[in-house]
Amino acid sequence: MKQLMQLQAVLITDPAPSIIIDPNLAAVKLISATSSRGNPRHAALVFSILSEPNLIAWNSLLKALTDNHLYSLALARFNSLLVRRPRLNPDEFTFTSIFKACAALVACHAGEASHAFVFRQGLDSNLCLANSLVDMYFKFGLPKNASRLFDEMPMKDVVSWNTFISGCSSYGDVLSARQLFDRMSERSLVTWSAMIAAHAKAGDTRAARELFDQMPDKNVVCWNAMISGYAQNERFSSAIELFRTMLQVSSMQPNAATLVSVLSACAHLGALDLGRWIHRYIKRKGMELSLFLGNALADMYAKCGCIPEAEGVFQQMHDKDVISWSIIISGLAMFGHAGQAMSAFHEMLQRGTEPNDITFMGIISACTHSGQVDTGLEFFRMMREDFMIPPKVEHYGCVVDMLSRAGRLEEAEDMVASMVVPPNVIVWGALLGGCRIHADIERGERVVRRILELNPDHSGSYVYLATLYASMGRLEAAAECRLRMRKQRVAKTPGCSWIEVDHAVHEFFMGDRAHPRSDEIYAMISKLRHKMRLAGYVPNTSVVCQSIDEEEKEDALSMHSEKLALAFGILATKQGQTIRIVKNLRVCKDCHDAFKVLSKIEEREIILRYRNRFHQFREGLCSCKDFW
DNA sequence: TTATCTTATG
Repeated sequence: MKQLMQLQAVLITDPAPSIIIDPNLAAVKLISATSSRGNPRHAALVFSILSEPNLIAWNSLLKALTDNHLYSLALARFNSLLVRRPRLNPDEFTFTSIFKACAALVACHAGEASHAFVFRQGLDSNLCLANSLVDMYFKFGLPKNASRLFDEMPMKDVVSWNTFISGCSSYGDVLSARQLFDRMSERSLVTWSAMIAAHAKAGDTRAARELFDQMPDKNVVCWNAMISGYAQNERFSSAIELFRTMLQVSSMQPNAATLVSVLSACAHLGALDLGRWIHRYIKRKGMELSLFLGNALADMYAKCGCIPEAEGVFQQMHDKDVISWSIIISGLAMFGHAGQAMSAFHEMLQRGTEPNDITFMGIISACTHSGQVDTGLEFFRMMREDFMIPPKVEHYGCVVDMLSRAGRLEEAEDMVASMVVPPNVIVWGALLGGCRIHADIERGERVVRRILELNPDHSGSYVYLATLYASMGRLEAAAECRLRMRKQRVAKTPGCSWIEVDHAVHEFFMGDRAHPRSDEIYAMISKLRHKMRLAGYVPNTSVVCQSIDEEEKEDALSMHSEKLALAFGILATKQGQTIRIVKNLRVCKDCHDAFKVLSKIEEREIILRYRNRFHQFREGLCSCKDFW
């Protein structure tokens, strides 16, 4: 009775209900209408009311389920069609949905069985079905089978070419994709987008951009392919720049996929102003906070150090997955809010979301950043034994880092020795970092040898070792280490900082004079240094490794990229405004101390992020409580 | 009917 009433309710919204007499026909119309409104459960309900569904009704049900990503349900229903209605012979429409579902689930057995069925019935001459089959075999990870089917097709259309291009690209074979692309006489927008994405996926943004600029027409997907191509290849400023062109020059409307890529670029660069602008745009356009968009927005806020805003977005999302929770947990972890990260973790478990390896990465790093070593070890045990998640080398890196910082170097070294996966440079580096903090030179040298065995070009370990020697006052050893580094032409990753002012991202390298306001910036640095000295601050010069006199050391320190960014921030923003800086490398002790003092002298809140760690400086103190 | 673009850790 209830079901009939619901059916009736939907019937009333139909524009011409009186014409429909055949229940199957009525059901088909209803199923496709409810499905396109994103309500597949309702479509299934309508179907269940039919006493004798015909093949068309079955097909529209299967299509409704696959269009709404309910692939396993679709396959289950298909099975019941075969078992319960042997007289209804599935046709090309049925298999279009089934191949799509099999491709999405990588259900190889079901896919191959269906392929055999289609072959016996002679349905494989149907162009659409053949195209779907090629796509399915690519998604199964069987490019040879896909290529063979493709070659054997008697007829091909532009969709066949497009399928082949994107299939090759997903398999990393750009060459074959490009050869086909160059031979094609007729190209659709999809062809161009697929080829741009193929180049971008292979890391060749230049080739991708060349095609993008050559295109006769562009739709939103082409723009997305190019913008996400930049974002995925860490060309974040280029992604943002192209997004601006999209809005201002071409007046193309971005969609959710565009905004997800741009938000990811904002998150990496700490471009909070643009991120906030996108949030307002989403609200103004009344866009739904889907999983993708909500996650990207929450992540942007978390990575820009705005935890309350990230949590606000998280609360508004009606669908939350393990990624959403992981974003919040690692966001809290980056600020060292271990207690809150743990309550979020427990709430996640209570709501029935299963944590994955990345979630555990977040919760363990929360323990690392707050120095809760034993709790961290307990989470590490829980991950392996209670959730059966095999630890990755990253987890070991995190745990070894935690033990080493706390001075439990013996345990840390034992942990490295007991690893099931071979330790990498990051794991050894974590141990080395601990040796430096706790001045364990003997162990440090042993670790450095292991690192250089593993990777003789590893610049980081030379830098670490040099710093280790320097902090012990062994300046000759440090200098020798530097020399060896130079001899072997080991390039040190240049320190780089970003700051966003008035919607533009400014980039600074160590000792950089490229910025148009460079003179003012250096003048500001001397002014700040003077003020700091008046406040009784003594620079910490032990971190500078070269054997140079104290005055020069002080100059080298004052030119660290984060100090340049800070000086520019003080120059270019209003008094009292929060300054946000993102850095690619770890901050040195001197910059950390200087930022504390400057937050008090200049009465500014300063938020500094490097990699996955935040420092919030306020009134002479840092949120990390000097534990880092 | 089929094909192109999107998020989280190190």
